[in-house]
Order: sequence, then structure tokens, then C-alpha cells
Amino acid sequence: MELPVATERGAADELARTLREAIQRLNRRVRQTRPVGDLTPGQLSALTSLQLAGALTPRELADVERVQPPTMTKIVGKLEERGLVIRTPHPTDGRQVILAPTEPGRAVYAQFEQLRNEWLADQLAALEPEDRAVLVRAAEILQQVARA
Amino acid sequence: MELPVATERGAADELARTLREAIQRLNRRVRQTRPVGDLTPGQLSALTSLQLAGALTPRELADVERVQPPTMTKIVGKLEERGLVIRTPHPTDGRQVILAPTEPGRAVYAQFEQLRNEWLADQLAALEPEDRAVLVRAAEILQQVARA
DNA sequence: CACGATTCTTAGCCTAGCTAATGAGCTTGG
DNA sequence: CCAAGCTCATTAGCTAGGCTAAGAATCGTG
Repeated sequence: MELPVATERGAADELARTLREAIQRLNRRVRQTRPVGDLTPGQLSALTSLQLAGALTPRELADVERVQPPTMTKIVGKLEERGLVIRTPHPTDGRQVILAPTEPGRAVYAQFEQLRNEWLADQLAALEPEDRAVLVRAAEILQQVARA
Repeated sequence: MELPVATERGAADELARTLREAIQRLNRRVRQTRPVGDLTPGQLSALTSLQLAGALTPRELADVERVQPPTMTKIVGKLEERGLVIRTPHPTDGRQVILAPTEPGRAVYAQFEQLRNEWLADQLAALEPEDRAVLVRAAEILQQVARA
């Protein structure tokens, strides 16, 4: 009888190495597309999370961004200064605040999103259809893994 | 007659969106594994580049890390303080300096590498073999794209 | 209703990024 | 052959973004 656990583990280790390297490199390439309205990566990331969630409290946004609340206070402060985000009081809890992107904030996000996809989409368009099909399936699997 | 270019472009755009989202999330998860010898992400990244290249001048390392030379001076200074990197004079050009990881530097890199792979390998080991096979092929394609 | 918990912010510190400027050392054109 | 100009690394000084500690306001509960 074979040792499926052991061999699965070895395959997983090997795959983890190459996959992580590829992901890291890709991320660097994609992230170089930045200078949209002078926003820093941290500000863009926070704005993105806010855009995807619709509205969040500072605490929730800090959790999503894996950052401590005081750090998020600073970042949100910058975004608010630029009019990209608005703070409104929580309807029932006086301690809390609701953060939401403004209309300009949503526009900046959309512009950034498009720019950021451009390079990757160019690369993908140049692939063979079979390779793209593999990546379509892989993207689903990776989404699932990332959510775990 | 169909419009292969247009449809390929649409498929590539769609794929770019989901793939980038998955990659971004994965990268965040993987990057949370950090605290190896108190090194910050910037220090780890520089040490990794140095380890992969063997030896580089500060200028070269700054280029690889997509950072300005003064920034790299600071980071290398920290790594040198901890004995993870060594500066030696360039054999023929008195202006330049050669940076290389020390033995402890290589050890820290290896330890970090292993830690960083662990979480991802765990996730991958839990997948169905078919899914893992898809990712093996996808990793190759993504490596190729990242190098482009 | 008073006390503990939670939420956000402020204060103060460090790292990491930038540009501008400096000093040392190469390189080349007259 | 040497002076002018370039390149490399570093220093100085700024901003952003990360942290912990501590504070004020509010909530909730015993």
C-alpha cells in the first residue's frame, strides 16, 4: 500500500514553492501600476476594501486591512482630506463611525482598477486559449484557497 | 466570421480581474507569516533578492527591489547591523560596494522561506489531486507571464 | 446607575519611502 | 595628462504608514 498523505504533502510543498514565487512576482509587476491621483498603496488598499464592502467602521476596515485601528485612523484621515471618503455617525452607537467612499472616491477606485488590470490582461490576451482555460479554472481554485 | 481578437480580449479582461483578486488575497495571507528574527518585510525582501542573486551592488539591489538608492542604503545598514549581510569593496571600482548575504543571513532566509511556504502548502495538500494538477500547470504559465 | 468593555482618536516612536545634496572615484576630450 | 563631468554610495531631511500606550466618549449590564 502506498503512502498517499506523504506523497500529497511532497507534491504540495513543491507546488507551494513555485506557485508562491509566481504569485509574488506577478504581484510586484501588477503593483507597480500606482500613480492614480497620488494615492499611496495603503490609501488605495483601504479605498478598495471600502469600495468592495460599501461601508465599514474604522475597526472593521482595520481588521480587513490587517492593521491596527490607529493606523487606519491616519489613512482614513488622508482619504477624507482628499474628499474620497466620508465619515458619518453611526445611527445607533455613538462610539462608532461609518466610513464610505464618496462619488470621487468611487471614480478613483474604478480608474485605478482599470489601470491595474491592464498589464495583466495584455499578458493574458497573448496566451494560447488552452493556457487561458487552465488559468480560468486555476483562478477559481485559488479564490477558494485564499478564502480559507 | 467571428472576432477572435475582441473575444480574446474580453476573456482576458475577465480573467485578469478574478486572477488578480485571487493573487492579491493569497499574497496578503502568505505575507502575514513574518516574524523571523524580527526582520521587516523590506529587509526580508532585500535579503531574498540578495540570496537569489548571490551578490549585488547597492544600485543593482535598489533596482531589483524597485527602490531608490538611499532607501536601500538604510535597509542594507539594518541588515549589516544584524550581521546578515556583508559589504566588501569592489575589486576594480573604488566607488562601488559588493553586498552579499553572510552565513547567518542565508540561514535566516532559508528559515523564512520554509515558514512562508507552510501555510500555502497546508492549503494545497487539502485540495483534490485534480485541482492540484490544474495548479501545477497554472504555476508554469504564471511563471512565464511574470517573467515577460 | 456605576462599573467594565468597546470604539475611536491622540501622542509618540520607529521603519521605509522619497528628493536634494555631498564626497569619492572613474572617464574622457582637449 | 589632467580638468571637467559623470556615476556610485551615502547623508540629511521630509512624508507615509506601522506600532503601543493612553485617553475620552459611549454602550451595556449586573
